[in-house]
Amino acid sequence: MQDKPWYEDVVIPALLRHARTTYGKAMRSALEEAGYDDIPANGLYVIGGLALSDRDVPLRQLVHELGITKQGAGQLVDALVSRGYLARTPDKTDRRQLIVTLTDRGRAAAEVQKKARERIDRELLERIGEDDVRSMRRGLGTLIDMRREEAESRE
Amino acid sequence: MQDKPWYEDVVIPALLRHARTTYGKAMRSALEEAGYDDIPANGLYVIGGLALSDRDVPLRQLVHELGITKQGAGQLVDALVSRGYLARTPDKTDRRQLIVTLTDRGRAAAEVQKKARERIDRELLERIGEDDVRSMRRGLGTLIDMRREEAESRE
DNA sequence: CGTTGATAGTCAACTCACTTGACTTATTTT
DNA sequence: AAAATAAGTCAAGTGAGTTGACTATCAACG
Repeated sequence: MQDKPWYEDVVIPALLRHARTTYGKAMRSALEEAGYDDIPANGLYVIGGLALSDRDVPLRQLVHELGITKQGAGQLVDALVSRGYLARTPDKTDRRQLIVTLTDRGRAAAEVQKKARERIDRELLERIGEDDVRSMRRGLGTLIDMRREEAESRE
Repeated sequence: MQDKPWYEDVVIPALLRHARTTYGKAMRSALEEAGYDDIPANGLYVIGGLALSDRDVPLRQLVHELGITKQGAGQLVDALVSRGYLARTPDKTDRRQLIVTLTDRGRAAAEVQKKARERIDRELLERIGEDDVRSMRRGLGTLIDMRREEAESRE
């Protein structure tokens, strides 16, 4: 009677928490080794997201994506600007908006971060295979959809 | 040509982050409705974990599970004790240790939290089916295993 | 046994990352 | 043109962790 894997008995939110930490730790230590050791926690999402989307975004979008207040997002951007990862440039067409852009340093850091992330992705793929990765994505995506719907139904 | 689901293009750590928020929001709002509105963030893990394991644990174990310092864990327990969710009792056999126990209030809150969690689990199961849930667990468990191994190899 | 070292936890001060509240400037609506 | 809305800032406060220094208890070994 083979015993079932340990994670069958662990509650899903705890699994999510610790799984995320695997990525976090890997990205952070890769960045530190490359000399980018002053990126605040959510900065990873800002830099990574900016590099990925390849378009420069206004602050309000970060607010939405991170689920924090605009003041919080502003301070986060402040920190990343003063450390040389981001730049702010005013939007021509709507002068209220400030567009957030990656600097060269920001792009370099994003690249290091991306490599680290992809290394984890690759190892996961090797271990559990394409189908299970797809299933995992599906599960996670579904959970996220559920919250969107709950939020809508509460309006 | 059917378009692929949105989450195929989203980076896994971001999926993990937002998926966890679904559970977090659901548990927190259920607890608030039931009058337990003063539980600090990580308190959910302490109370839930304590209720689940059904054994009373020393502080050092919380330290390990939460991945925080013992001082941090101490403060968290302080907060939960002063709000009536936990009690500390000295261990007879090792008088250095303080055992952390759920109070009645703590157990009641854990029950509410558990119901909320299981509601999400159930809806997820309905939507994606047993196999995909299993695959998701496997993926998450594997990610967590990977970090354990990396940590060991760095010693 | 008694000293030496490790383990469990505490106290105090600090930091970081956010929050709330009040405001300014620009844009849209009527 | 006035009112309402939206993007962002400034300032002060808070929550949740950190580091550093300490006490109390236990284990191990000559």
